[in-house]
Amino acid sequence: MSVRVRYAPSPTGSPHVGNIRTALFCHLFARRHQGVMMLRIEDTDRSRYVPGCEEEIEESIAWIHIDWQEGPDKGGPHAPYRQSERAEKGIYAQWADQLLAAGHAYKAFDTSAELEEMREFQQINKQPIGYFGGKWRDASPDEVEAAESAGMRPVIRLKMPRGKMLVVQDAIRGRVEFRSDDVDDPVLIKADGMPTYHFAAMVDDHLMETTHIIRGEEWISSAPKHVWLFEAFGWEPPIFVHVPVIKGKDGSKLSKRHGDTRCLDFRSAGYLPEALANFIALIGWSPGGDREIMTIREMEESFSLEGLQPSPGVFDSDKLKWMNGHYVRQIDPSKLLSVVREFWSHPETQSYWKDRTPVEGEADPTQVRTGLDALCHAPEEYALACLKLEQERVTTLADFGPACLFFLVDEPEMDTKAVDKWFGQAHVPALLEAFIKLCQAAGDSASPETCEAWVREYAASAGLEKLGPVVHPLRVALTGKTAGPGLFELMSVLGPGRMLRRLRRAQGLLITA
RNA sequence: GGUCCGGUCGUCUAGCGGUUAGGAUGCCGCCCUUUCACGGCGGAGGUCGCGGGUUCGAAUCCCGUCCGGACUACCA
Repeated sequence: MSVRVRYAPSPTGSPHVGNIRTALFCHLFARRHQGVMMLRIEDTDRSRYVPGCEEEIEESIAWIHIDWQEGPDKGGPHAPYRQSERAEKGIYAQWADQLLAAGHAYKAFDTSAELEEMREFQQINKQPIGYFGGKWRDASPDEVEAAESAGMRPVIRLKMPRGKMLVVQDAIRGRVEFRSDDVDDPVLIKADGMPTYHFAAMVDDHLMETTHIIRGEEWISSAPKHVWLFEAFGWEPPIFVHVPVIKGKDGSKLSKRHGDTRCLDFRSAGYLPEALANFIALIGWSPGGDREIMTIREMEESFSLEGLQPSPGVFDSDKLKWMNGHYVRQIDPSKLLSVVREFWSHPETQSYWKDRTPVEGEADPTQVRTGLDALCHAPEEYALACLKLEQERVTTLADFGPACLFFLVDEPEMDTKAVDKWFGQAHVPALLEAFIKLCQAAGDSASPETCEAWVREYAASAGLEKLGPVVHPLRVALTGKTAGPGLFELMSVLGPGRMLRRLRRAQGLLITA
């Protein structure tokens, strides 16, 4: 039997990296076994529906190169793939009726106040909390009829068996057992006629011939309800794969408090989908051995359920940064400009960096904006030259802004410490003067080799043994900073004209004793 | 309170009865070098949560214990 898996998110908010990782695992598993991945929208809760969310889900998973063969946007043999539409077709009601007829489900007319009271009582008396033996479980047909004719809207609950062992076959943890007496009767159909997750997901998984339910670990405790549903229907249950949760640095479940968690925010922040996918897959999964850097194709080839970890993992953003830097360096230099332009021209990227408050140790939003704006408006050749020189020095696409900024503004911000260190030294005025002359004498351009020759010859003529006393002040004069690309390359990219203006400006900053 | 899951360097992990417990990241140092970064090399960092067993031998198997987490809605 060929593998069929589904990614079944509910459109109640932006998908975060945890959700996306589950989708990734589905994708990898499906691909590994030449199976099918379905996208199913679990929109049975009307009150929590967030418009636009479904599109964001699709955009998010498509962004990291996950594809699916069946879904609301693609159709498929089991359409529709939106549960609200399936509910309209009466799919769930039909199966609920069957359960009702078979005595596996019953109508319950409790009011929410009554249920609340019940839980309160259980809480106080330290009893297990849940709907275990509510009065409707074994109500007589007469009682039900009376309630119905009184106009009360019932829910349909699943009648869990008593005195039975319910076993969940989990691909990661093996056999997980639950005593059925510990499991309460879940609502299958709500009073508004919509199915709950418990019911809709399982009915659909059967109807859609799902072979493996890959979902978050938080579902493991309701798995016995799902298993029983299959048994009550007489259906063959799929294999469950409960993937561990992702935690933040403090050990609690990953949330906004830990910084960006929304999938598409990583795109806006300048992360590459290849890096995010690679990184995220490694939380909770390993191909075995020492392999870490893998393309999505390579992961597809080596993915297996056995490599899945049962324990939760912490989202280490430092390691993500390292990995992203690796993938940035991997970009074919000829494509660098188009990658950066596509990144920066995205409306979401723009709004992400707009009015963003600076964070210590991270790229300064103002510099990101001005740098990237300038980069995208600069002549292509010049912009590309700047990017190439910074490629191995950045960790995110956004970093190109601050990194390239000095190339693009007429008067780069000067590092005062660097100015203090170098511009008071006795040999510097003559040095600046000499390079001004060289630039004046040069034509429109100067190759890195030419620039190197200038520097070496000047050092020699000034009787300097090392290049440092020439290189460092020049770098500060030209870039305002002490760190950056190789001086000769950077000089060449700036060109004689720009160098000339900067050297003259530097003359005005000389510290005269 | 109940049920279930989990526990190897700070972090992600390899490991499946015999290893000096390996790799990666982060940190430190050295090399490269005109700076930073990249890259290369090296170092610190783990009594494999703890306690008992089983075994000639346990991170690996069993039991207990502690700690952490998830669930406990007419939400998913």
